[in-house]
Amino acid sequence: MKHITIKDLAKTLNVSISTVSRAFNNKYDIKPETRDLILQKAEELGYRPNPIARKLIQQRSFNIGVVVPEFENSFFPKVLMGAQEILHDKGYQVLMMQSNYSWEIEKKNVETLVDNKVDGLIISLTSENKNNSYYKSLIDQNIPIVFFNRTVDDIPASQVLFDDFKWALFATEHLIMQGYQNIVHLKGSENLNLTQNRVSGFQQAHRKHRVKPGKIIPCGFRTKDGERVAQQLIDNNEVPRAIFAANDSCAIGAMNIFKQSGYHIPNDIAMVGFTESNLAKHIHPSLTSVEQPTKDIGQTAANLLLEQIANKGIFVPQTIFLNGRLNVRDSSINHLQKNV
Amino acid sequence: MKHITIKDLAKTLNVSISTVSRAFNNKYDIKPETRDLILQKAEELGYRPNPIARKLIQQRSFNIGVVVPEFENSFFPKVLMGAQEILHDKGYQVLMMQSNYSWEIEKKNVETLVDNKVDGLIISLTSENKNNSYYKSLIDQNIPIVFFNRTVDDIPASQVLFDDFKWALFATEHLIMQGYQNIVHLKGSENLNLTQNRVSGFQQAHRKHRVKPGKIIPCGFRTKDGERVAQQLIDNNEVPRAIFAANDSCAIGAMNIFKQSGYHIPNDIAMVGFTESNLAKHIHPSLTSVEQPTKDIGQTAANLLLEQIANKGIFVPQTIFLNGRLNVRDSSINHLQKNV
DNA sequence: TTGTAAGCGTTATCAT
DNA sequence: ATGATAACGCTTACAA
Repeated sequence: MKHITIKDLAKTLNVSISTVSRAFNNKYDIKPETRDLILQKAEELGYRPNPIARKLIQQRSFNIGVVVPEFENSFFPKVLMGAQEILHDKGYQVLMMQSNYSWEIEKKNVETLVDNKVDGLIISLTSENKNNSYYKSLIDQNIPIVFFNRTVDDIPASQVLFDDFKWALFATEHLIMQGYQNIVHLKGSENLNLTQNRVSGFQQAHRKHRVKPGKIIPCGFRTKDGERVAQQLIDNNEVPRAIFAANDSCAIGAMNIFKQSGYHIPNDIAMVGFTESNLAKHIHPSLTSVEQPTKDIGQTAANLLLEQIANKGIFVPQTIFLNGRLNVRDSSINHLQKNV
Repeated sequence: MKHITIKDLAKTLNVSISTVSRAFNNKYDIKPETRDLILQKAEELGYRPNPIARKLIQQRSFNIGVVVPEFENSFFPKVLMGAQEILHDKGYQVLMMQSNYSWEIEKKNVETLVDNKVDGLIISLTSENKNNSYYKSLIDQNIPIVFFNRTVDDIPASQVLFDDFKWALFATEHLIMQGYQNIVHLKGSENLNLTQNRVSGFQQAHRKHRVKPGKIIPCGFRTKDGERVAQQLIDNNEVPRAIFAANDSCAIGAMNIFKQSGYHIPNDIAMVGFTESNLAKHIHPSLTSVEQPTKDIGQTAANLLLEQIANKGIFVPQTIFLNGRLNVRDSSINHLQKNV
């Protein structure tokens, strides 16, 4: 006998399959003794209810699907740890997929998860704007979804966000207060709200302190993007005295090139990153960066999702902003103590 | 109508459900025109075959399950990228779960995946030895499994391995050749083959070169493990001239403490890590480390698994060892050029 | 408290 | 080339 089913177990015990079913779903009336007997025998024979059959009839799975762009930077893994903690507690399993920054893969992943009848989805998009309608249709189908960090506009879904505008403003302000002027911003990937928000924060900081900002240079989120742009700046003889980068990877890439070319950080160029990477505190010089509450993001998203699952049908989309922290380190300290 | 099914589609088109089914599984006889008609109407109505029902009857899913201890260090994510690349190519979706270094969670994860009828599993264990019998039973049930890096002994499963013994030997040898003696080894987590293999490589290097090894100190794989042990060494006044650590995190933790306490790396203490982390080349001083062929590991595991799935039944377990590289960096260069 | 039987959405066997 | 129909393993009215 390859796989023992509810029928086999029922036959062995001379009870009906409904009785066995009841034993495994203790919400129904069943005599405690028979239930214990059944569960015991089940254990003995190694019977486990087939969740596929269960899903087919119940249309739910106690699985939660998570889709993120990648796992390589520690940001997403840390968020997932937070989410998993909450979800495991409530008896959910977490199925994770990475979209590898491809919208096509992202869509396939989500479809797989939906087809598998996950009870809900936690998603951080690869890019925004072009996929609104797809996610809207999912929401119309009443599939609980929570987005975090990289989200879609104009969509009635719960979101866990980080105030990129505010923290970009703080980060930039920090440089301004150190006496830097003509600060250059290395801008993140296009089509992401968070990119625009960080740019806006950068600009607002300058308006607030009435200083003139330096260039805003399209860069990207990867180390090699930072390297490329730094090399450009050197080649064009436009090396600034201070840089606010869209994220740590990009900042570190730029730092590497500058250091190789004989520039001293922070004395020649001050640097500030974003989204506190593992490297920030270990690199030399250590990198000032904005730290996001990764674990909290995951936990909040999970709780929002659970709430939504519980209130199936009636549900008010919430947007929650979480707080961060600016970790000031060596890379942005103006030792000269004067305006530069 | 909430969900459109094969029945609805059949009714709309005035054909039988078997015909519709055939249209979606083109291995059966069906007139091309009717198939096109059906597929077109399906597209129009947004019909997609329910994979749950499909799984229930076919007992397969075109999903592959992957279980790893964590995603926080870049090692596992990189392996997964390799695996995913191959599997996507062949039309498989990849469901990933992290066991968080807990054997209980690992088991739950694997059960979830198996219950969901994944066609195969790729696994890196949290710890070994105590779970052989569980995995043996899975293999007895003819579920294709490939283990990588962290595996079980005495089990008829395919494995993709890294020769920890050999590379630990090379790494240690490198220190010995630099003139270091009394090299201390910070040992990884207990119960893992790879921990013992790295220890053995460390010892063999010393035997080979007829030098006396220093202490082998139980440490662990996390940064804080390295910090703790380094502090101990300082407190006990036992700071060695060279350290070979079980992995980079541990090495970096130790380095941090040593640096804080005024020791210079490598002049006072030379350090070598293992499993090339993202930080290795960026930290100061840059850390000598053994690099594993992460992507290749993932690809090889995926291919092994696909082969196994194809040859359902007849299957010879293979163990494949992949090659690595020693990245020599500043942390292990003996600038003094004499024995120490 | 327990049993009977319909049904979840497919595939696959057997007719036609 | 197509249609009927019995599975797949379970849950859940409804009946007993």
